[in-house]
Amino acid sequence: MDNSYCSCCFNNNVMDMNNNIEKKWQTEWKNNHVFESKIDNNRPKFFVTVPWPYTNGSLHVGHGRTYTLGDIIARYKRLEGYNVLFPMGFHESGTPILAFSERLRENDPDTIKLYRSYLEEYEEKGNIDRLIESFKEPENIANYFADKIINDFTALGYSIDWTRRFTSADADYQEIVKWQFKKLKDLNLIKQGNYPILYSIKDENAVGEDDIKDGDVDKVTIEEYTGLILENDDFNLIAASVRPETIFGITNAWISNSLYTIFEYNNKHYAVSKEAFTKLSYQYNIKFVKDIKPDEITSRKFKVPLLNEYIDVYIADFVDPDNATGVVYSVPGHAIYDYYYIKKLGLKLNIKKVIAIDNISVEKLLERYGYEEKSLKEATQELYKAEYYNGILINSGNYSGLSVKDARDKIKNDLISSGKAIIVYETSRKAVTRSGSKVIVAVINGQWFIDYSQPWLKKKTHEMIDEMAFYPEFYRKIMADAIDWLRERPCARKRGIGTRLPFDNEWVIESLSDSTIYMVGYTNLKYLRNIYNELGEIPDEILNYVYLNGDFPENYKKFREDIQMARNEFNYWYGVDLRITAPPHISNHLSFYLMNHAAIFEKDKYPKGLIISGLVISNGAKISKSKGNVISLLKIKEKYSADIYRLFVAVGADISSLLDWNEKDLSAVIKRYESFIDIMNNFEFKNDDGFIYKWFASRFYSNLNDYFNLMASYKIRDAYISIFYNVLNDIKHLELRHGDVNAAVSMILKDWLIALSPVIPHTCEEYWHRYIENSFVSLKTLDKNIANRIDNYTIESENYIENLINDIREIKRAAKISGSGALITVYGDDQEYFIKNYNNLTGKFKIAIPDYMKNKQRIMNKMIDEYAIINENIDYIQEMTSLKIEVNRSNKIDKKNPWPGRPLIRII
RNA sequence: GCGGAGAUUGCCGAGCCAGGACAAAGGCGAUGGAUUCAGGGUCCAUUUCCGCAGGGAUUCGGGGGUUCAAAUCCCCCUCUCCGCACCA
Repeated sequence: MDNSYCSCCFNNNVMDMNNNIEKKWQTEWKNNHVFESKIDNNRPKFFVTVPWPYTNGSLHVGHGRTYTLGDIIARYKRLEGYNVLFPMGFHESGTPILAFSERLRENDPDTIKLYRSYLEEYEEKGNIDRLIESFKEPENIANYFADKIINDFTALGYSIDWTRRFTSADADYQEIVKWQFKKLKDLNLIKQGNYPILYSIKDENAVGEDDIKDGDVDKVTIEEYTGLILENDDFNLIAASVRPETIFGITNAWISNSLYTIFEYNNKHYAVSKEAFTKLSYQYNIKFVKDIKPDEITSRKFKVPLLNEYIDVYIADFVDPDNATGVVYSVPGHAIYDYYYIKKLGLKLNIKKVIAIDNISVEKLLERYGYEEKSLKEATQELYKAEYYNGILINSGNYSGLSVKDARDKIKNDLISSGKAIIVYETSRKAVTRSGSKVIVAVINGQWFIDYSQPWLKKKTHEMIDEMAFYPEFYRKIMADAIDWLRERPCARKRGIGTRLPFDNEWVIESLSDSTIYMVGYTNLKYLRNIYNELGEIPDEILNYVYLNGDFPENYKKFREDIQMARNEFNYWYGVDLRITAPPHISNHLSFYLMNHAAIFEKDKYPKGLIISGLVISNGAKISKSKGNVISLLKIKEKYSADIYRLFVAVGADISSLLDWNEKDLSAVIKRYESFIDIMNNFEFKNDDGFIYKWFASRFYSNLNDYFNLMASYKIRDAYISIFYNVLNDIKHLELRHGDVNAAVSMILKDWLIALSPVIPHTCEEYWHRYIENSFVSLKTLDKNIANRIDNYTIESENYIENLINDIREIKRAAKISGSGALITVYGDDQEYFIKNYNNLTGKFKIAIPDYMKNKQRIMNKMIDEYAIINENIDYIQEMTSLKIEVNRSNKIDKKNPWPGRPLIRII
């Protein structure tokens, strides 16, 4: 708590300076068009994308991580000499913006509060009401926040080429989406069918997880029941079950003591509970006939299909009329409830066994759990599970001998195809929307799907995945599994912002499906736009030519220049070399992204790499409004500056792991950054040489080498620990050695600023201009050929000195003595001879073998001139140990010897 | 249930894929010291235990195995986290 004090001090000084500096360079970059990418055939290209943000509100720390990683990588790739394209656009498709706008129109207090909180960060108090009023028009929300996000991204120093910006609501972009869907249809990947969804009768709308009360903590899913038709000449009864394989064990049926409804379906009459009728009317085209009392059912007998026997119906209070059809059939041989109630009601029924399984049965379970109502549920679960995994059907006609698993699907399908059963959908639990209206399952007729189940498409996508790069690697398998798991996916809905299906105007393409290949637009939409503006469409012939190397569209040759540019830009930049996203996208966006590319494009346009970064939490908790730990990007850059945020994102956690945004870790990063600023502000060019400068330069290039190697696999954190933290530590060490910091930094400043610039670009740009030259460090490249600048002999020598000092200290501590001096004996000719001729030693040398073996682990294999090195650094050793140091060379081999890297030390 | 990730020394968190110099990086915290210093700054040292000579003992969720050698490889167990669809 108290150290908030110190970050305040920091805020006042460095922070203000930083904000000015940052704005200055952002303006310079923009005015000089530094990050606007152009085709350059002399350089390899690198196309990096992050998902376009959804514009229904402002972004927070969590969102910022992915974008910041994208920018760091874009900048690093420039530094490596690539021609980089790092674009951005905005997502406006789908229902949320529409829904928020609607709620504002209804003056919903929560929504008003939410938007007020967004706006308070950006606007003067006086403007807020006016803006909220304007948000009643959905596009005003989208436009407002798109602008704010551009500002935020600019303020964080992102090197985005904004000239290529577009949104998913732009009419010209939507021409590409339409073209894409026509392609998918040509490939037979578009289908139509019935589809169950969660639905609110009162709202007359589909409901998502977010709309359901406690939907995030207790998920609601759609359950599929088999509605078995029990026949009677007056009317049929529909009994719902999740275990159709037990049909041969039916002895009776149960209903509740409540109202039932008779309806007409395909000219026949059926009865279900009154509640069930309402729900079924959203699943089937049925007509109300009349309500009846339960005794109209219990007074009749009904015939069970397949079994071909007539059964009685009884009233039981465990039957819930508001679950499925409100009618259940009874299999006392294999259902705990049924058995219990038959005994309880004293019914004389012939209990049949139709599943063979060892060591478990209804009777045994009831004995174990006790004949009590409260334990029935638990016993049921145990029984169902055991029978499902281990049961074999018996006494079940043609189905005898099948496993329960197999029989379930087979009997269900046979019943449905012969008209003896229908599918009945029900929610997995009773659920209501946030506004309190009941959630049921409705079946949408004529729903459009993309069929991702096609084997040829899965195969192609798997081949793509095999070729791609994944960071971290383990996501390759997760991605492949997600592809296998994908089936038909609804791709359109009746409302929301987006593109209309080109072959069915009633439907709007669903928001994730319209954004699977949108990155193509970054390469060339600005040229296609010219065509759209004139024609009001972008004809397929043009897009086929541009994206699929089709024939030149002679009909449109007056647009030859734009068409040619669009095609060149696409062929030069596409495919996406690296896409950076987060884990929640794997089973949806990323799967569609890969599969749509596999379906439509040639291999050389496939995605080439994927980074999946970890989540961001804030102060140890998931970021959410309710926890009050949402920190907007705007606030971050105001409070900490862009470079500090970027540095924290880079070094705060490994790319794949959880990043916790918290004051403590942050202040550690700030401390290091401040010491860098300190060095830089006090810098002036100086010349000096000597051992420690040689060491420092070697260490720097060794760190730089590590940086290159680590960045090659996007280990950004480790790379910056090398080039930032390690170098700062070396500078501290150099000070301890009484080296001149400025002289040392003079040797490496240019390369250091370039290497740091991807993470702290503003800071680097500032010092680059101040000390180096008037050009943009953001566009400089670094030479990787630095092996000759690393002098390992010097590095090892310094290590040797440090080890020596540590040994002397340890001896002093362990021996609890404090002499005034130390005599150091380093290895001599005899020891050197010993090591070189270890395999055929003779005479006097044999005496040293035990000593050599004992110390072997710490003997350096490379020999350095220890005598000279100690003498060269003797002042430092004396200072660090507070001992007067004397050195000599060993002149004989003995029982106890100094060895390379392991001198003898005697405190005197 | 299915699939995935993980459990490391006070805390956070590297290392594990390619076994050996690992008592195990780094940060935070703690302790001692330095700094013409009055204790929120900076620097140095220590931070599993034992040790009057640079050493030894015991550790990396639990158990077993492979190996000259295991935090690292194999098997079993326990526990934690994440995803499972129409929602951007």
